[in-house]
Amino acid sequence: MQYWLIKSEPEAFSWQQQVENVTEPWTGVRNYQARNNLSAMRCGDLAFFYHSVSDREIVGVVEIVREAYPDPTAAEEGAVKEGSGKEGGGKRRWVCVDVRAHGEMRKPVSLAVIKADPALAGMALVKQSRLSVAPVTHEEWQHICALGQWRAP
DNA sequence: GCCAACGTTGGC
DNA sequence: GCCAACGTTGGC
Repeated sequence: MQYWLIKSEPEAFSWQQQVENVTEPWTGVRNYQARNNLSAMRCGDLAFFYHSVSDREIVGVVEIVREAYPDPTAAEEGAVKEGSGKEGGGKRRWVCVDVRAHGEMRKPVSLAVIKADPALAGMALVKQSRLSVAPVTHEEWQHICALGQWRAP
């Protein structure tokens, strides 16, 4: 059982949409480190849902319900690239997972609070601000759940 | 809107 | 294989 954090710009895909859609394929990750994190996710793992850019806060929790499979939104890009004759055999294998809305923070936990908290200042979210799929330690998870007054559904 | 940090690309 | 140029992300 592992904990994670996934980011989304609310203008592109928000927590509200996640809640309405219930289950959502988490596509569009085009960074190798983030891709590796996606691949390491297992069914039943939990992830914080973070709103980047405009909100900058953790708003909810999702559960991984399907492990890594080829990202359908990457297939087209790959085809175009191969068609152009540049790429040597589909080297770019991007993946996605399916996530299900699990519950909402009663109190969103902001980046400012996270950065100001010595117990959380070492988070990948802080140290690698551009990493869109990041691991979260057990301690960090518990701490943020407390700050967000998280109640398991 | 600006800028720093980071990742990718292409010339050499 | 190095490095400059460029593009993107995301905090402020």
